[in-house]
Amino acid sequence: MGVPLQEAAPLFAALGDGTRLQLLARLGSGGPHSITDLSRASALSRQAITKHLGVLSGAGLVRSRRQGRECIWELEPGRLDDAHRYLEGISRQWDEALDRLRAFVEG
Amino acid sequence: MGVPLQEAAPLFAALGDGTRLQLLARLGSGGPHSITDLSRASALSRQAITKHLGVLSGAGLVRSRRQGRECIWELEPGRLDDAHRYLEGISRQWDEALDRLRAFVEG
DNA sequence: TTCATGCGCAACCTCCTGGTTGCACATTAT
DNA sequence: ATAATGTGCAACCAGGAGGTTGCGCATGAA
Repeated sequence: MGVPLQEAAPLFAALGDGTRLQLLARLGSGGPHSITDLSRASALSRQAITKHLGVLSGAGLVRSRRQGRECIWELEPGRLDDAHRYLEGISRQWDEALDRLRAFVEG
Repeated sequence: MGVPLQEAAPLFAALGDGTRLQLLARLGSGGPHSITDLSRASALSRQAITKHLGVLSGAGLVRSRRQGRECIWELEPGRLDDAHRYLEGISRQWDEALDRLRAFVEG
């Protein structure tokens, strides 16, 4: 099946922060950005943004490349599909459980 | 559109814990369970399970009803769809960004 | 060369999270 | 009536998360 628990938990944990979701949304809609660029739009310090990007990177949601003295970050879109699939897994289990219950009740 | 940031962050945060994902999986595949029932399968104390269920409930992922002296918990499946939709939102943004980039590069 | 910019590392602080234990209360079983 | 079971509430604790500041180092601009 799709994504095991040990992998899914830190993935969702990385998604479970407003600042990080904003970063993902920004990288998703606006394309790649440098750290300073991202922090200028965020009221937080550059270091805070760096830490958040580190968390997202650790979860495989984002990737960086060095370009001159800048560090450019962009989405790693495949990981979102993993989270996607995991949710589908639970939803499907739930639907099956409802079906079994219905079958049992209706005899 | 779908799910705003302020709502999605705590939702994913609730999903970002292995114990809670196990609880969801258990409730999804095995149907409703009482707290003691859930904690017997989990090596953690009953109170820990109670707290986790509280977090899941706060995120709208799960619901409880009192039945005699027991407290029965079950999935609230609609919320999973919310998380689902949010991920789709970011993925779609990303795909659109890629399309724009492709269009730009190919002139 | 000299200055400014972008970044990384490390220390530090505060608050929240995950976990425990102990006790009290309601409900069922004997 | 008494005992056992299932919960809830509160206090408490250790560790991690999110944030800041300060400093040093590379890289690009004047």
